[in-house]
Amino acid sequence: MADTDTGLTRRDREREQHRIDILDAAELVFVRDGIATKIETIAKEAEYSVGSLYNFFPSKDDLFKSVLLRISQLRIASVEQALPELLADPWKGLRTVCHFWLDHHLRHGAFLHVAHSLRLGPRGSFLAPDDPVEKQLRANGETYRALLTRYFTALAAAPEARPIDPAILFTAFEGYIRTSLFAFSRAHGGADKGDISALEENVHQALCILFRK
Amino acid sequence: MADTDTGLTRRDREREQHRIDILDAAELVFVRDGIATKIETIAKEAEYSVGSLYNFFPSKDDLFKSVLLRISQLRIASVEQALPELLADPWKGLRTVCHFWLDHHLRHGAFLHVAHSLRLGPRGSFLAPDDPVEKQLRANGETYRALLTRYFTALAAAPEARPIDPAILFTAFEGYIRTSLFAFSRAHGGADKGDISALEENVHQALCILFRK
DNA sequence: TTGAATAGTGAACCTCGATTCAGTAAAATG
DNA sequence: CATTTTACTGAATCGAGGTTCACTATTCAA
Repeated sequence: MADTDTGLTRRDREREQHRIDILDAAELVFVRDGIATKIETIAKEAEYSVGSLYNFFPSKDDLFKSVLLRISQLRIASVEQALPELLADPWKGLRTVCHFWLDHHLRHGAFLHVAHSLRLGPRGSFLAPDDPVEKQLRANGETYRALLTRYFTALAAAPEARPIDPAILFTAFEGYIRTSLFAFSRAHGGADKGDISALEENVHQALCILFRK
Repeated sequence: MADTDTGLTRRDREREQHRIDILDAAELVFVRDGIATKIETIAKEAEYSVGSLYNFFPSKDDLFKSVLLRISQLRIASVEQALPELLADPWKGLRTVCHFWLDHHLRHGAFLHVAHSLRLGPRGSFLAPDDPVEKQLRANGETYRALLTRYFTALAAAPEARPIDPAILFTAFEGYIRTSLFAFSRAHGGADKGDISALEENVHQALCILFRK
């Protein structure tokens, strides 16, 4: 019957795991093959049948949105977890923030890019402003922004840093790192490892130059 | 027969105009409805029949690429034209550069966004690395970068500015303006006019703070 | 003016891929 | 073990939209 710890049966837990497997496979395939990929491809990657996917997600669109939502939640979780350390020594934290950002985008960046343009693109067709998922994404975006604003407020007050409006710091940070990553990923195919840590180093260096007194 | 001035017959010139009309319509519709729009919609917007479009462009993909190419050429042309003035007074030119960038993206931004994700997205399917259009786009990108690098080199040497590596200035500029525009376009629907000039003002202000001694 | 040649038209065709659903297997229940 | 309930499967269905092409209209050359 019911598991007294969680209120979930074994089946429920298995089902939850299946759901996660499918989300993993979907993200991987969406990144690899783009949004136009077939449901069949995702099913194959997840080692399920096409029909099974439809037991978990009512449509391809819905699956896509679920992937998107999960990513935005992961991002918040990782920032939340690191925040105390960042606030303790903001200037030193700049490197950590760079690292987190790049790491997150290494994992999910290509997917976010696809999603990003979809949200702007076809007016109304996908993720209309009143879509619950869109609302949740916005809310998550706000939360993320609020967390990072706390960090950048602390940074602006750090003795090593120029006392610049935190909003400007935030925008400059996000813009710089995004643009660097983009240039990087165009140059290399989808390199990992050392190249990335070199990129991290470069970005950190540049931000130090821009933000230091 | 042949027009002695241009070597083109009247027909040729009409045909060229039709081509432009179609490109205009296509860009408008791609921006409004996204890449997934029907050829029929573009044809209707251009006030041609579907079949006619196929007399000018062999496929929808090709039409899309042609729009992309035209935009990248327009961008280069406008920067080339403004460069002497920018070099004459780099610090003052910062505002001009902001203006040009925002203006260009107001006109073509939504389209570029769609295109952007396509170039990253479906590996190999659309705009493979050896596609001639992709090559041309890269070449244009290089040209654009070279032109702006000349400007930012001059800026770094301006008496008002901090003497920062021009590459960093460039990345910071592009990143900042891009991120601002993105936040802006999410907040407003697709506003024009005064809002944009306020945005321009903000961006210019922020860049002055970051770049000034 | 008349017979090519070229340009324009849009309904019909054809492919592709999301979704469905009838059938099968596995698990829970008694 | 028999029965019911739930999960899984993948071939068949169905709609959407890119592309074609037989036909009409227009322009050109003689």
